[in-house]
Formats: sequence, C-alpha cells, structure tokens
Amino acid sequence: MDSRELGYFVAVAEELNFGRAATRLGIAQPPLSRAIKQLERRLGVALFTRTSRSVTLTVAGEVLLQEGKRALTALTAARRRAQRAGNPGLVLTMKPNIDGDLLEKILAQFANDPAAVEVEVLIGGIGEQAVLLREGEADAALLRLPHADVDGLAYEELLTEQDVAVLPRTHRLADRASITLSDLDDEQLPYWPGSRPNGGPLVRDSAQLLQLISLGRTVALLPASVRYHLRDDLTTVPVSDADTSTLVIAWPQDARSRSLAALVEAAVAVSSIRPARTS
Amino acid sequence: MDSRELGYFVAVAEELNFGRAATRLGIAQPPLSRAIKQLERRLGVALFTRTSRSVTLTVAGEVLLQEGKRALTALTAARRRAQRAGNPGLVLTMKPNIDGDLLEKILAQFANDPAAVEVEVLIGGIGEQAVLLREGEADAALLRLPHADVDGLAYEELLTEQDVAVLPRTHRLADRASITLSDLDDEQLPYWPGSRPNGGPLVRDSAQLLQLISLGRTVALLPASVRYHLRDDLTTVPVSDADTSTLVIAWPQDARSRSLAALVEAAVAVSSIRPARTS
DNA sequence: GGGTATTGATACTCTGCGGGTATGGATTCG
DNA sequence: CGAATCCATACCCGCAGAGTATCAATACCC
Repeated sequence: MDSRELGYFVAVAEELNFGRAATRLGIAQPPLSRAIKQLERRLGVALFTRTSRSVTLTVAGEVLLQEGKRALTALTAARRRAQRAGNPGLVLTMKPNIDGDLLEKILAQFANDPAAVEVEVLIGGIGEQAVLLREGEADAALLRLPHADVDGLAYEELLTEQDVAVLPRTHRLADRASITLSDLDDEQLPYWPGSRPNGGPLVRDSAQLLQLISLGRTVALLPASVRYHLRDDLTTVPVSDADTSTLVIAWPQDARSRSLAALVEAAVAVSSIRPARTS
Repeated sequence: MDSRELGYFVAVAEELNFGRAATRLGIAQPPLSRAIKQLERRLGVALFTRTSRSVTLTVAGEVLLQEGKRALTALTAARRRAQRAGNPGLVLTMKPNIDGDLLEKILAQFANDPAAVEVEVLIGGIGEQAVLLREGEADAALLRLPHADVDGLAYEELLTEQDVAVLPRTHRLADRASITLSDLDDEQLPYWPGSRPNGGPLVRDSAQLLQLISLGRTVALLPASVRYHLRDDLTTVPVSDADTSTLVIAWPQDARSRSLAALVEAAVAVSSIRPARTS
C-alpha cells in the first residue's frame, strides 16, 4: 500500500467529502475519487459507503483511519528523526508559562551531566507538544496531565499542583484568601480550540488569554505556577475545589538516546528538590 | 516521503549491497541506486557512505533503518487490520506445544463470555508470533518470556514454569529423578535459526526437534508443559538449575476491541485456576 | 603490475500511472 | 421544476520510475 494513497484516504475520511478533501490535498477531485476506488480494490474492502449526496466510513474505513494515521505519523517521524540524526542536540518542546519555573533549573542541572548536549527549546501551540514528539520534531516535551494525550509516550512526573484562578487585581474576588469553583459560576470562562464552546471567549494562546483577563472579559483556571511570570495587573487566588494537574517530562516510548536519558534524569532531580526545600 | 522509497532503503540498508537489494526487491540495480540517491537528496542527509566496493550506513541511515522499519510495519498493519475489520472473529497465534495445555481451556472459558466470537488459531513458526501481531495478521498471541520480543505489545502473564530436559526413554539420564545443567555438558544441544550455532543440530520447528531427540542426536530444554503432548518414546526429567519461562497472552498495545479484552480475561481466569486447583 | 571480477553510477529510452479538464448522473432543496 | 451539490466517468497528457547498455573505480589474484 502506498503512503500517498493512504494520505488521500485519511483526507477523505476526515472531511467525509471528496471535493473538500481534494482541495486540502491540492489536487482535483476526479483523481482523488479514482485513487480511493483503486485503494479499495487493492485492499479488497469497501472503505466508504457513498450515496450521491453523502459519504460515510465503513467499519473497515474506521479501522484504516485510526491505524493509517498512526502509520503516517510513524513515517514522518522516521523522516524527521533521520534528518535530525546528524545534529547531536536535543529539542525540548513546551507551551509557554507551564514549566512551573523549572525549565531553567532543568537545563542548568542537565549542563552538569557528562552526556549533556545543546538543548533547543521549541515553544509550540496548545496541544501540539505530543504531536511534535510523535512526528519526530522534538525529543522531549513538558506536558500537563491529564490534559495532554500521552499515547505512545513515556513520561516522568515532575510537579503536581492545583489550578488557581487568575484575575485582574481589580476583580471583586481578587482580595479573597481563597474561593471555590461556585464563586466563578457567573464568569465567562474561556475555551480552547478543540474543546466545546461554553459561552466564553475562544483563546488560542496564553498571551491572548492573559490579555483578555486584563480587560476583564474573562477569568481563567491555570496551574499555580503561572504566578511566577504574571503581569502586574493580574493576581491569583487559590480555588479550594479546583482540578489538579501534573507537569511531566515526556518522550517517545522507544527513544534510546543517552543524552535524552540524562535530560530526563536532570528534570526529575530538579523537580524533587522542590518538596525537599519546603520541608 | 514515499513508502516505496523507504522499502527500497530498508532493503539496501539490510543487505548493504545494491545489487543483492535490487534482486530482493525484484527490480534492476540502476533504478535502485537512483531511488536511494533521490531519497538522500529529498531528506537532505547522506544515508550511506559508499566506496566503489562497499556500502555502510551513516548515523542518519541507522536511525532511518530503525524508524523506517517500524513505520513500514505500521503501514502493513493498517492494511491488514482494515482488511480483517469486516470479520468479527479473532485470530490467536502461537507456536505448537507451548500452550501449557491451556489453549482448550481458554477457548472454552471464552465461549462463555457474552462478547465471545469465533477464534481462529494460527500456528506460526518460531519467533513469528510477535511479528504477526505487529503486522496486524493476528489479534492475540501466546508467547514465552523472556524469549519473545514484546516491544509495542501489552501482555498478561498466564503461567510460569521451569525448563525440563526432554530425553529418549533409553537415555542414560532418563530414569534420574532430577538432574542439573552440568549433567548435559556433553550433549549436543540444538539451536534455533537466529541464535548462534553451538555444535548441535539446527532445528526449525518442534516436530523436527522431537524427531532428533528420538534419534538420540540431541536433547532439549523445554518448558515443563511439553510433557502433556509427548511422544511415547520420549520422557522429561526436571533440571534443578534450568531457566524458567513465562507463558503470556500478548496483544497490540493500542488494541481496543471488546472481544479481545474478553479473550484475555478468559485466558487469565483459566490460568489462575491452576494454582487454585493444586492448593 | 596487469588482467579480471565486483560493485555502484551514468546515459538513454520507454511505458504506465497519476493528475488535469470536461462532463454526466443522482440527489437535495427552494 | 430548475438550481445546486457531489461523486463518477471519459479522455488526454506529462513525467516519474523502470529497463538496458555501459562506464568508472576498487579489490583481488597470479
């Protein structure tokens, strides 16, 4: 089975529309129809049930969509990892402001290791980190569980913390010592691309979010460590019944690099300093 | 990156010889040389260092070999799983005579489950079981640890047992209550394809092995459960310091099928009967 | 050291496949 | 009932990939 055909299939399966899929692939619709038909003939199974007005996946199609996407990411990962093989450095990816102030310490600790190499920090968008790992763009990622999808990844926990409310200093709740989720009932909580709209504003990155909070348009529940790098006009208030999340360092399950192991080791070592220091 | 190109690369990387690789691929050598060169140009890295007499892998090439093989198996797995998606049955693969007499019980127990479906038992060659799972040919496998490679697989342990010596009834050690490995020092132990020759005969399957034992040409160390289905002219003797191995039921890490879960459950349930019954 | 074998690269040709345009047939909707 | 939407079919074309013939470089052997 050709990977190009599989890419075509994935596009159609996700769009459920040959025309849109063809546009997305940058080709015309007729060759796409033919390619899919040829794929079905080669596999010996129907992948779509087509009426002249709609396209739906068959059971075989659903399986191929899931497995095929996995195979395609494995393919791009193979390519990227081979391309990066010459460079001995590591790429660490993370969202901005979620490192719990650990990043600097991790890198400092790592620099002491004999296996240390240059570390490039790649700041990615929301939810992109795990994808970057799986596609071979990055060697390690700082993620937050349970928000991130760690399928196919290995990880070590670094830091667990509770969400706090991030508010303008002028907010009616800003001076409270502690609040509960119900205190935020009449606030317009934001939502991220991918989650479902809930009446609040759509935010694409944390800078935008903080801006909206400053303007009083929304408030947010974020991990407690945001307070380390907060703009002057914002403040945080503990929320007694808020969710907790865990900062982890993750890497591809099958990675075997010496320097990556050292980086993980450094991250774990640094993180365990925190509880020790507070005791 | 095209999967065809990647297959070409893997062939050359494994043969380290363009001519042989071309033969194996069923094409001529010149197009293969060109395809590899084109792949190198597309990736922007050298994959081989060529002298006019020999070919070796570069670092990037080694990475691409490892990752590329993984991607290609993911690809064939996607195809096979999609093709088999229509059939609700399960395929269970195993080597003959390693089931510790559990197979029948597992299938009987599974039949009681509401999620039960037809189970096809696929008897594969030595070391093929894990490959069949990864390539999507089979849904579950009975394997022995630590002999099998379970990378990318999940498994449940079923039965741990010690190896025993399998001997002709007429063998000088056949009537001993127990022996040690050193008692076998002057025997010609067999070896399997893939392991290194040790002076004994090469065996390809267990029927051949048992035949050779009958002829007095070799003796073997096998899991204790072989005794359930042993020819009349052979017998087993415990070996006090022999290795132990564990029978496990394994499946692809990312499988999510309801019936497969039930099969695993049935296998575990049946296996735990054994210790209970002996107590 | 020269002849030979081996191995990868190059030159050239050609076929087939993947892609484009034009159009048809079916279904939904106003 | 006409218009719009959407997938399939017919037909054509260009190029990528495969083949043959040959060259160039190295190792090997007497």
